[in-house]
Amino acid sequence: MVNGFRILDNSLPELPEVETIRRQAQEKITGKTIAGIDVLEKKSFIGDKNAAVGKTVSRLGRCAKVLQIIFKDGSALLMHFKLTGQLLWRDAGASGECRFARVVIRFNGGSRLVFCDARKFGWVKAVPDYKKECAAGAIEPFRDDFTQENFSRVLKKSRRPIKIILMDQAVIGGIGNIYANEALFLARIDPFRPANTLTAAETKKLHAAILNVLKKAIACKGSSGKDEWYRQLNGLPGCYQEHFLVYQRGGKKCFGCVGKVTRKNLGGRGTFYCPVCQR
DNA sequence: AGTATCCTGGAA
DNA sequence: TTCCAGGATACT
Repeated sequence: MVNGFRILDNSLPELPEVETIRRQAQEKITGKTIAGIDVLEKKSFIGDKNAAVGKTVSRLGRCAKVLQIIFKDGSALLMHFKLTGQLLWRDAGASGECRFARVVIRFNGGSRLVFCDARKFGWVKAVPDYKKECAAGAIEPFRDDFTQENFSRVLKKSRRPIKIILMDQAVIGGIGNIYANEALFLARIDPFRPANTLTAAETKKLHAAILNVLKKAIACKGSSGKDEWYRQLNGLPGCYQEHFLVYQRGGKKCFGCVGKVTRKNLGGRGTFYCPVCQR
């Protein structure tokens, strides 16, 4: 235990973290040309790295938790950070990569992006068309399709626990364990409730809570818990962990009532909620 | 719908 | 030295 946190509760790059990296990387590499890609860990790179060499970066995109480095011809390098992935910037001449460097993307002039990943679950992937790589069918916060109507519709279709639905990337893109827990607390909804039992008022409240918590986390440049791996492009942590209401607060007092935050397992994931005020 | 799998740092 | 956590995927 460190300051009451179980060290093993990793927080992971979700929509706000990937969005932060996207914005920061876009500032650095728009207009730059790829000089070469060094694959230090074979498992971490999918596709033909040479396809990206010589290409010029048009912009950076994001689909759910996948970062897209998009070239002028529509081809792209995609990245998924999974549990322990990081993307770090190195100016020309800066020495040292990072402890778990797996892929180094070098740009003309000598600067580079270093993809680091202790657990090797994440990946960098070269694709011919970035548009084809974004999962079709899932709605996503901050996109036009994330309406209350669509949100309500997908919840009504399933009896699975609401938290499982929030984290199911085939249904809703970008939400992981941190923000599912936090949004459900803000909406005062029990994570174990079957999704199709939410009332219209609860659905509306949860829809707003999701957008609210994601917006605040982006403003904080993401969440970096005591134990965890997410870092901004410059290596610094985000600050949203300072605002966690239930996540990693098992055993502590609920901020909303006299109850205590409980930790239970749901779908193999640590689930934090207050059984007193989340119904 | 539930469970094994990948992988490894660090808590126990 | 052992064992756990976790996103996404592949199975059963």
